Amino acid sequence: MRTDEIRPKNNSTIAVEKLRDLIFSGALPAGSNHLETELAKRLGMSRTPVREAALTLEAQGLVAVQARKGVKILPISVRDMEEIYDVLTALESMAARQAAEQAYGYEDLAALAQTITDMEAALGENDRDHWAVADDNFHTELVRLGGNRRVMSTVAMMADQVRRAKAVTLYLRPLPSQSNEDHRAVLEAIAKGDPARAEEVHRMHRLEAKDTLIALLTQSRLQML
Amino acid sequence: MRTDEIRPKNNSTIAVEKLRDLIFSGALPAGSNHLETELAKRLGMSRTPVREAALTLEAQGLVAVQARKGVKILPISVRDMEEIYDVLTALESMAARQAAEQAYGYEDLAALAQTITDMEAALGENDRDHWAVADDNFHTELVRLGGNRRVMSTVAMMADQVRRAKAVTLYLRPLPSQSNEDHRAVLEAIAKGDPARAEEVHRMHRLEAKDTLIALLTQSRLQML
DNA sequence: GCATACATTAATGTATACATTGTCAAGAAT
DNA sequence: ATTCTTGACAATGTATACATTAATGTATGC
Repeated sequence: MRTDEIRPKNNSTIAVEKLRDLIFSGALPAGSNHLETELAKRLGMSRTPVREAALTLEAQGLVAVQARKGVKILPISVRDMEEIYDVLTALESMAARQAAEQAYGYEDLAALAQTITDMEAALGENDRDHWAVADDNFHTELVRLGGNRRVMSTVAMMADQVRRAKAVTLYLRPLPSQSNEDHRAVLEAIAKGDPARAEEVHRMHRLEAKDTLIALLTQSRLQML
Repeated sequence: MRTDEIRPKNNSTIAVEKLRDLIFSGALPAGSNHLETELAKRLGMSRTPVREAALTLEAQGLVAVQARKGVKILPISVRDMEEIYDVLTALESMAARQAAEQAYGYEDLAALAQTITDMEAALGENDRDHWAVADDNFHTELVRLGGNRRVMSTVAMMADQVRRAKAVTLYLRPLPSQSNEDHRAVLEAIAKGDPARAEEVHRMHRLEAKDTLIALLTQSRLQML
């Protein structure tokens, strides 16, 4: 759960951010263990805020803290990926439906439209990294339009958990050119106020994405570390 | 996220349990603030494990920790209830579908059937408390049969958040006699391996439950503290 | 009399010392 | 040689002392 509210910048929250960066950058590889003392030295603070940050990240499903074994960066298995994609499918589809129910105007949908434009631009330049960022923004903005804060935080948590895996697979698969038609279709359904279509199109989009990714992972026998 | 794994019984986890009990029993009323020092004295331990427990509970959406204002027991608004019920509807319906896809035998479904029997028994004796427990067990067992651990933990979190509100409304509404037919229908659909029907019946069941509860809350103008 | 500035205080945030406990290794006995 | 036991060590878990900071109250000046 994202606790990105008006929390002050104490060392504990700074530790959360820094540890997240270290995890996503691969500096702390999945499956590895790290003692609290080491992490504290690395972050330039005492054990207390580091320990608190570790507990927060544990609640978010990114690490596990084990006595005398340190903080373990949780690996992600294919089974985990399936679980996460199923949750994302269910929640995002509902968000798409509820977004379409709210009679948003073009003003409100500008941000969502922008992410699609960004994806198309990135596709044109064969820029996978920017495409991934824009795709992430699309999903984030979609659930924001859905208006359910708990869906937002849950989706954000799950997206975090697969972020590292996506970085690995991003360059394995063909460029997702089909994807953009789906995105536009979802946007249009929301703009036209067609909840059933918005939900269904997005659900299909998600199911395809899941199948593609799972197939890729199973074929390449990647141990998602 | 339920961290009910093999975690050792350290004071930190004990503090989580005790604080949860205090919250659910109403000893710590919703909306109230409590200083870390007071809570520590109350639980018979130092501030450190109490503070860690507060952070865990914050990640679970039960409290908010604010500098110099202590640990705030989060109140639940009608809007919150709607959000939570929508998430539960989406995730539990998917769980019902996936449970039906797994060709469970009668052995596997015995626990689920038992919760329905319990609910019927409680209804017969007009025992709302036992009915509520059995109903809780039904939903827990359903998502367990779905097989997605992330759905399990997310549903458990959301169920926790509405637990206090349910205690309030339990004696306001009429006895849910209709409910049991729905439960049996879901069980049968899973036993027969009919995913579409399992999902749809449960979704309808959830939507009705939501409408009933929201209507009740709005009418009685309950400030869900 | 009101406003502003400063001081006091009380609570969180942090560091560190200490207690507890599991792990690992070394040695002895079978 | 292998296994069991024992002990030292090292890392977490906990308590507490200390630093920081925001809020409140008081005093002073305008």
